[in-house]
Amino acid sequence: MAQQTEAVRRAPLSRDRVLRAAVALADEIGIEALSMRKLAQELGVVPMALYKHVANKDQLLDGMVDVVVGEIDPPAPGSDWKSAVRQRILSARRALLAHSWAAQVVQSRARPTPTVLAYMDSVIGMFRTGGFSVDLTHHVMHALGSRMLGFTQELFDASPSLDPEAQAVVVPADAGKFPYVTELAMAVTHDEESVVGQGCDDQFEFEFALDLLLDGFERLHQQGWTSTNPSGEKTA
Amino acid sequence: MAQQTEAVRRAPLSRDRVLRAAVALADEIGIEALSMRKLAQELGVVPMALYKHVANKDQLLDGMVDVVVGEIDPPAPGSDWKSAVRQRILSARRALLAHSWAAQVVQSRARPTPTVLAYMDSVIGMFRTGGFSVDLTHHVMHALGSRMLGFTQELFDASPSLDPEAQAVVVPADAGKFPYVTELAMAVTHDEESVVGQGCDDQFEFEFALDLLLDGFERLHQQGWTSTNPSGEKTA
DNA sequence: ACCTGAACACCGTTCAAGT
DNA sequence: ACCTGAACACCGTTCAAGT
Repeated sequence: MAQQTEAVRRAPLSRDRVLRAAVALADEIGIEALSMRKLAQELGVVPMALYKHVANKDQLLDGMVDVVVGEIDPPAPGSDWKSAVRQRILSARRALLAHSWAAQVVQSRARPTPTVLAYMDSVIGMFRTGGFSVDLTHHVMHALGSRMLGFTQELFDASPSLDPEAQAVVVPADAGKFPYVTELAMAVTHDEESVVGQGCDDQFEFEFALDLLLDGFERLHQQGWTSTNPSGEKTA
Repeated sequence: MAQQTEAVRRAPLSRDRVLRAAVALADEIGIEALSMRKLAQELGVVPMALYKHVANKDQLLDGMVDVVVGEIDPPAPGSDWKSAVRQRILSARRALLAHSWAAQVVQSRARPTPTVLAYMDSVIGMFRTGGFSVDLTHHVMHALGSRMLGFTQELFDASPSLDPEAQAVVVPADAGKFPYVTELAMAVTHDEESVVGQGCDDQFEFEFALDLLLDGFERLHQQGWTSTNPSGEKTA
């Protein structure tokens, strides 16, 4: 009887409720601290109860990615391919950035879920509708890589660095060993002229690279690039 | 006495020997299976013996990255910035690809080790020596991201797929749900004309994107791009 | 048939006891 | 002072026993 009351007090478990709780918990305690056991505790159930809704932890992580990808805005209709792709990718970026663990988890997945596949399909469709050949679209998708979902692996986190400890990474006692790194780090930190007040503006960096790529794609498209005839010269 | 004989039989432990054994073991059994305990067993020592040479597992992984980065060829002297950077990055790619776990581990590191910093310093130096401003070099480095070390996060592994199971990912029963993904996958698999015999040629894709970026960098450099004056127009 | 407590086979790392 | 066995505090998941 007591158990039944408990069960009624809490909404019954469902895959959706498990996934949303996992997302919220990861937002709160970080992805490396998220465990099946802690998630179960958070939901007030025994660990094994989760396994009726997700087959294992990998499937839980897949589901969490789906929740985040579901937060990406739908495509804006009636714009040219370039701004449509740009808008969609920046929306994906907003969704991914809202969950600090999301990029890392996306990268760890072996295979795309149907939800991720649907997103990719819509991006591919924008290029095809914009007149890109299947060939060029293929290579363009590879060149975008994870940038398609709004993030790229920076080699390390040189950025927000309100944390003074981060500065120490680039400027240790032996700064002289890395003159170019030091020069660059100094400029980024002190140059008031530049876009970067102090530290880097990640959003600026992202858009800089994205636009560089989109401009490159446009150029290749206009000159009739194909993988067997990269220069686009007429052969007939 | 017996223990001493054992100790003499095996070369004495050193940080270097620990790291090389870890690299070899990860090559063999995969990074997710690599544990301190297994590494110790492989070296014929008790797990705690490792902790005199590496502070913890994170530091072990840092050291393993250093071993791989140490396998990158030194820069070729006397070439223009573009081919120097291109050659160096493709060499980094060869080193990283020789260890299937390397890209993933590099991505997982919070901060660059001095070895990685030295590599980055040399790449930054190539742009600066080639006449790039500190400002442009900064953004260019961000645009390269992990590509600087020869890898990018593909959104998933659509490629080698000698494994027929991989095909099933893109062409499940409900292929019709993802028309553009399906079209692209079909073209990649069947088109004998294209560079891709069957599946993708990762090396081609990497160089495609790298050259697209390098061409873009060159264009921005030539037109005098700055972050406050992207068009490069003369203002004085 | 459903649910779940205990157990299994691992982890990385601490710590105190041994030499 | 050095080395190391045992222990701690976790994991994800299996499985058999309970209802």
